[in-house]
Amino acid sequence: MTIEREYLDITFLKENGFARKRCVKCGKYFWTLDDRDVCGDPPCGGYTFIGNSPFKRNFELNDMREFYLRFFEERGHERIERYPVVARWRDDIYLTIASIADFQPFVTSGIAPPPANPLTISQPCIRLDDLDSVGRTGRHLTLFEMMAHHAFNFPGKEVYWKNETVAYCTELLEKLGIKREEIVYKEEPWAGGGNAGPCLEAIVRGLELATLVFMNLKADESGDIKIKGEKYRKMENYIVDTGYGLERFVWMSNGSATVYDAIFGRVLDRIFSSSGLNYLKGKDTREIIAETSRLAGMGYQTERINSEIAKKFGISVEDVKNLVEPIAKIYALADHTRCLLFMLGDGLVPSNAGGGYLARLIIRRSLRLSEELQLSLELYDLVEEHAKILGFKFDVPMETIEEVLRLEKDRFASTISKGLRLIERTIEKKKRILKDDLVEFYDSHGIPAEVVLKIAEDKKVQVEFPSDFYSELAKRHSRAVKEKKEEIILSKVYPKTEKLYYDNPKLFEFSARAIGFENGFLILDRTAFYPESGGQDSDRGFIISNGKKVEVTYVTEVEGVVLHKVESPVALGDVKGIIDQERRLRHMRHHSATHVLLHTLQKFYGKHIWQAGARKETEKARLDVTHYKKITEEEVREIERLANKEIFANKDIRWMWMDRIDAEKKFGFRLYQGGVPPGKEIRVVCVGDDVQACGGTHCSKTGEIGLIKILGVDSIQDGVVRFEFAAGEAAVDAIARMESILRESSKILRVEPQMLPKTVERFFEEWKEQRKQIERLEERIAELTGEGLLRNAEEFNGLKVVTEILSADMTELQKIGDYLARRGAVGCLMSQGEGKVFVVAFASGNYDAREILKEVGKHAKGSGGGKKELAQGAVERLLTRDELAGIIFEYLSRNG
RNA sequence: GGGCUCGUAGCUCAGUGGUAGAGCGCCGCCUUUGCGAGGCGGAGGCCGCGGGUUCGAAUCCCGCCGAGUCCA
Repeated sequence: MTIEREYLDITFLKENGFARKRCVKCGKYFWTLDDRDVCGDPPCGGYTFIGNSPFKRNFELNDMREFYLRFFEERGHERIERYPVVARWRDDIYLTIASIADFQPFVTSGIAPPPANPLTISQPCIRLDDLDSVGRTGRHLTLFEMMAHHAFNFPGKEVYWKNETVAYCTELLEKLGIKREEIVYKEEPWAGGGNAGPCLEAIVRGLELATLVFMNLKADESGDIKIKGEKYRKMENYIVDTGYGLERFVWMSNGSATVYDAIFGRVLDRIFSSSGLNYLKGKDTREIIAETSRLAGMGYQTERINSEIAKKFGISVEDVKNLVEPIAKIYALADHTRCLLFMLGDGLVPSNAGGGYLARLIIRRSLRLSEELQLSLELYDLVEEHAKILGFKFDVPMETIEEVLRLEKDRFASTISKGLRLIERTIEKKKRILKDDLVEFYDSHGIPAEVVLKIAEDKKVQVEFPSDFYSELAKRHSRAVKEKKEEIILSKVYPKTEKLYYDNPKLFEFSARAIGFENGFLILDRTAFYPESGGQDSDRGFIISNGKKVEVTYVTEVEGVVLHKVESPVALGDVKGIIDQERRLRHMRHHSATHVLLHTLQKFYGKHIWQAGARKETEKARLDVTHYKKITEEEVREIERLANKEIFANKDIRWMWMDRIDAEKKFGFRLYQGGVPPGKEIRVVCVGDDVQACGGTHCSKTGEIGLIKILGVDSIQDGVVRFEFAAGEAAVDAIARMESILRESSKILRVEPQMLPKTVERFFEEWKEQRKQIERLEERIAELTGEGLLRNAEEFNGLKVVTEILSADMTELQKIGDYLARRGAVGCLMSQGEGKVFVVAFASGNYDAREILKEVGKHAKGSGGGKKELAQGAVERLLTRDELAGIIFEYLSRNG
């Protein structure tokens, strides 16, 4: 089957006189009312709307968005609030990249119903794929709003499909003033994220304004439809997935030179004036920029654009660059700061790994741009300006955003200054810079190659800049093969296990029927055993079958079926289960305590705090959260106090099953701190004022937690802080353990615990002092011993020769040897050590201590080495003084 | 999540297996009417932690901890 047929049954187009044509340039099909023979989609045509808008009137972002949403509301669509740009509900992407991403995977796959059907939304999306193009092309943005209407169709329950979608689009565009003859619907199959389908792009005056995707395919290796090399097959459900670019609509309505001029007005003004580039706002420059947009729209590369402009305006390519490049930077900065407003506002914390890295990436690019533009404003000033223009509400307060940006600026400054020192040292040492240095500067130290090149140029140092610099980088990032988690595969199909612990977490004994036994795992029809999940360790206990007691050591879950790892086989039939009550209670306290602590942190620090991981064990629990700076001792104490206050308040803990959409509407995405559970219904757990989607077992009152003791706080990566804590009995145990450590230590030092810090410090200082004293004394002993040895030394060719067997350790021997060598003596010292014999040889003049040592080693079985004046080593056999003297004199006379 | 780099004196860093160093800063003395500056001397180190190899490890190997950086 071919996807082309999919376009032929759109009766709306035929009935309204649209003709299907094949573009004479690109060969693709498109629908039009006009007599055109090219699709008009660049490069088959250029922008003709710049300075020539087809719209009835100008729009700004806010009124365009409102116009769109109202249009679809009036046509039976429910308006939905935007989702965050940080895609917390998904584990495959960090950022929301399209409006449909809001509804993946559960709505699109049919597991959960859509929040409304049909619906309309204006979803801010972030895409960093074309980062380098932002500012240069006149149209690329890192953040844009995808206005959309979606209809989710299920077998036998169709809302609407292709015809209505195209009709809506046509009507909307007409209402804005665009004539039907100007609209081109181009056929362009769409694929992404495991789904695909036919798609029409709505193109007006060369600009793609909307994409109408009819998602009805899913990836399948045995599928019969091929799109872009991948195989797909039809899905049962089919989804209208549209995307209308808000910024592009505003741009077209204004007919301005770039999309940036249309949407960033005041922000651009501020950047222009505070970077002293106001002179670039003139009318001539505007025309050049407009031409840049048109040429970039054709898909031309920067160099070609510059040379074409130089030709057209009769100026040099250099002049074009001097005009266009600073303006491109201004545009990019305006774009990036708006992106940052959403990233930080929606709670992304900058980091060196994970999603937070994307925020840092944009922050650093912005800082570099401001520096290049010599901007007198802070990034935050621009972010704030964007916030004023948009009037959006964000979770994270502006003061936090300001602080995050300030901290990131400081951090970047220190990275740069460290980098500069490193480059200077390398130049000093090597007098040139090699390919490997360049790669390492960037990859390991974050210094871009351009920076290195500039410094090298200033210092007139040779640099090896390979053409394959970036592939060299890529080579260093060859990926390690990921270890696959071992999955338990069941041979039979079992019904989902009824989970008794959901309703009653304090059910410790239950009866059930054993319905399967595989690989040492027992399967029951119902169970009160909690399988390892949500960071909570699994239960343990016993199964009693036919009067026989079998231990359960581990419990896990595979697709709704709970598996009990048992020590010996259990016969099918009626069984009784007994749960290790103490263990379960500890897990419950730790689990409820985790919710309390998280809520406390969010209240204390703000909404940028998100759970980044958690684990509840028997002895302790840990909670990882996103946060942008170090947590102080005082803060830890205050947080501990506040968390315990929640416990003392003895608040209710409740759980209920809720419709997913209702829960999201009521509580928002903060529900999904621990990840997104599948299904239409989700279990919502309220611990005091905290609300989360959670499948864990909990206490019934916060008072049952008893006590929270924070055991330690450390950063597991930049932007993520780990709290280790214990609750209830485990907390008492932990405190007792610490106390006994203190008691033991104070017993050893014979002081009261409160005196420990002072005493330990004193001891440490004294220890250091005495060590130095010993060193000085050893020095003195070495001198005295050396003097004595010199007095008794034999003479050989005017040289003092010392050979002696001493009783001393290695350091002492070395010190004596060193003294003797400095006094111009030659010889060797030996001393019996533990299990081996130390030897130190020393020499002066033409003699070599290493050779003396070698001679001794030959006779006494050993080895060693050192410098010409002093060598040391060990041998197996202690020689007598005469033997040693013999060896030395033999050596001296041979080499004298 | 993965790759890479780095942990040595208060700070910035040398030190590729043989007695731990430099510059800046600090302290004292000298020089100077004073300041700036200079001269001489000094204090200051679990060389991140733990194992291993070796006669011998700051140095080589393994693990951990910490900092930084790039990519997804």
